[in-house]
Amino acid sequence: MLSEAKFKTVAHWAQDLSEADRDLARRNMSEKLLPKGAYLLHENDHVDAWFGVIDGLLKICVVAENGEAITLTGISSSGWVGEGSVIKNEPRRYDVVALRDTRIALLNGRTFRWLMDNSPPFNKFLVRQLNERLGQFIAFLGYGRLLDPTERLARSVAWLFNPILSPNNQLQLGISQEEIGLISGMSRQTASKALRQLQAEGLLRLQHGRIEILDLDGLGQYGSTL
DNA sequence: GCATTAACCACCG
DNA sequence: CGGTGGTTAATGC
Repeated sequence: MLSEAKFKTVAHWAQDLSEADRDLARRNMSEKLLPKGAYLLHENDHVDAWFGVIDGLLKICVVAENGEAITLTGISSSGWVGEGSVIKNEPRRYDVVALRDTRIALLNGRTFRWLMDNSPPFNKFLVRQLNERLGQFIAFLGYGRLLDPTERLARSVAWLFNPILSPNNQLQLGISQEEIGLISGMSRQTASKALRQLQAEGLLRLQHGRIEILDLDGLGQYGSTL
């Protein structure tokens, strides 16, 4: 069972559930501490659970045919990941790695599916979450490799702070510029240059190993072609 | 020309 | 000290 405080921090979706369902969810949640660099999941793992980030940062990545590791996106505090495999009872199709020490909440698959079968508010949340992620990947297809690196990075960073995928209101995150580069699909040097330009334009502020967002909408629309 | 990798080094915590 | 980030040189698209 997860403590009330951590549950409240991580499971924003539970606010809309009935008291009994919220209780059921909390009783069936456990906690796990991942040291920096540790894998929460490997591709093809069969783990029947859904994962929320209490604090810290995860990255989702896949290994391409040529062996290259491709980072797709990051999951920050209050973000949830892995519902697809729980719904379909399928093995995982990506790796999940902690970018720094990260505290995870786990909801077991049985409880997840029970909520799906019995709680309309939970379903409403799921549709919203899946729709938002679909929007993320459709947008990603649109960017392709066509946009300017600064524009691509601005959008990747904006997704990291998306208020639907990460409903906590935090606009600061401890993440290195190298990792921002990986998430944005570019080298550390190019990411650093893009970040400094966005900082100069007042959209964000850089600190050592940390980024603070000043204008989330501005980042999401940066370049304005989409 | 612009991005990438690799290397070097200075700075921060 | 280790991690982070600024810079540069060589190479590729």
